[in-house]
Amino acid sequence: METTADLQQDQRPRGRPREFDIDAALERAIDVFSVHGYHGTSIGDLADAMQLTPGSIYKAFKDKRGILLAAFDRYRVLRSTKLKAAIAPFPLGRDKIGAALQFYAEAAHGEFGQRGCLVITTAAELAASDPVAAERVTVAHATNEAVMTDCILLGQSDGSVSTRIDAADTARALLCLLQGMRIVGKTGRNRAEMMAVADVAMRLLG
Amino acid sequence: METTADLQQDQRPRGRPREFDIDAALERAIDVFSVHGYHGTSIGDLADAMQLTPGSIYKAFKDKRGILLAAFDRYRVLRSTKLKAAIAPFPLGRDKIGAALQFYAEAAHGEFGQRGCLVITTAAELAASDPVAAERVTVAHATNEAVMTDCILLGQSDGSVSTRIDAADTARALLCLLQGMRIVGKTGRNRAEMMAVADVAMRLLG
DNA sequence: CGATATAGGAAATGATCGTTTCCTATATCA
DNA sequence: TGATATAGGAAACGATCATTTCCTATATCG
Repeated sequence: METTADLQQDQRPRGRPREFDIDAALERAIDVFSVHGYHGTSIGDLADAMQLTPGSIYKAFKDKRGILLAAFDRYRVLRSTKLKAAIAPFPLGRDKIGAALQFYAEAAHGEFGQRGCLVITTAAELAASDPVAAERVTVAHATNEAVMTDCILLGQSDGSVSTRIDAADTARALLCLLQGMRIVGKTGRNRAEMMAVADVAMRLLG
Repeated sequence: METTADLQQDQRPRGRPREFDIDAALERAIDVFSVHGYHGTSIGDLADAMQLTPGSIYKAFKDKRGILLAAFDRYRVLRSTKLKAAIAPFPLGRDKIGAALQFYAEAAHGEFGQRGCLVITTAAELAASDPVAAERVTVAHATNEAVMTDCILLGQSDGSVSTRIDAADTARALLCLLQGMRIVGKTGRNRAEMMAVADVAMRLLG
């Protein structure tokens, strides 16, 4: 007779199983990379934060760059999921954009704002010299821009956004504004100031 | 009788005079720091770019951080001067803001855009861990924000900008958008796309 | 001129870096 | 059970880092 444990073992890989949760470890890596940047973070720093030895890290990742890229991908999944959840409750395109702006305003102040955004850190430190990292940043920006474009087009079809504005150009401007909020939010802005920016930005919708 | 050379020697410091132009050297340092970031740039990299030996660098600057801070200050002088020159020819507040947006659009694409902005690099890499660097970034942002505020207030008094908008909030939103353009411009946008962003951003003026 | 002060630069220094080695532990497969 | 495969982790590795030392060169001051 098969037990539940037997069934779960079906797809188990060959050797000794990994003892730590790789996503949890990556989320610790995100914190360190966000605060100190890529070159400013040592393997020792990562080992401390991920609660692993350097040896174990090198079993799970090819090299330091591999950790950054994996942390980047994990960061993107987490943030995209939360952004989508933030705009989902609103049926109107205009309200979805308002929710996205407020979502970024919440991330761009205080302690979380000071920690910063891993996409921006990667863009600033690596995009000019690492084509793979640059491509990751490009895709991240394109994805966010597409979310904005979809909201604008939805708004134009549901009547909440002016049809006189260009969806692509406006989405690109919103992307710039959102990224800029994260940069400015690195150095001491308060919630009200960032919420006011989100409010003002709604004028981009025409 | 005194010669011109004698008169120029009046304020000469005591020892052997420095053989290189410190501002020219800092402008080379700006290039390297902008591309590779602070931690990604070694003293050797700086020595190569500045055409100096590490020993000479340490005669002129306290440490690597001192070079970054001096390069940052030089960068700010250069960019502020050019920004002011770009908006000066236009008498109307609205047109000054348009010129500032186009000035950033020019800096946020192609080769120069990929090199990036030293203020953003400093904010991303150092602001969370170095209070002095963070203060420099804060001042840089506050200065740019003040330029925008002045243009908006001028526009409201000369009739080119709506008096229904809040000058402080709108200036902060413009600052975010300008900074965001530099971030997005790190990864392959073209001139037309960034100019379209500048154009769309004018809608923030009401 | 001689004393003093600073710059130029080659070489050395100690620390820290990313990465590998090597051995043990724990799993699957036949 | 024994062969195989992968994880955990301490220790070691060579490379590179930021910085200093030390000596020479070039200036001013008295």
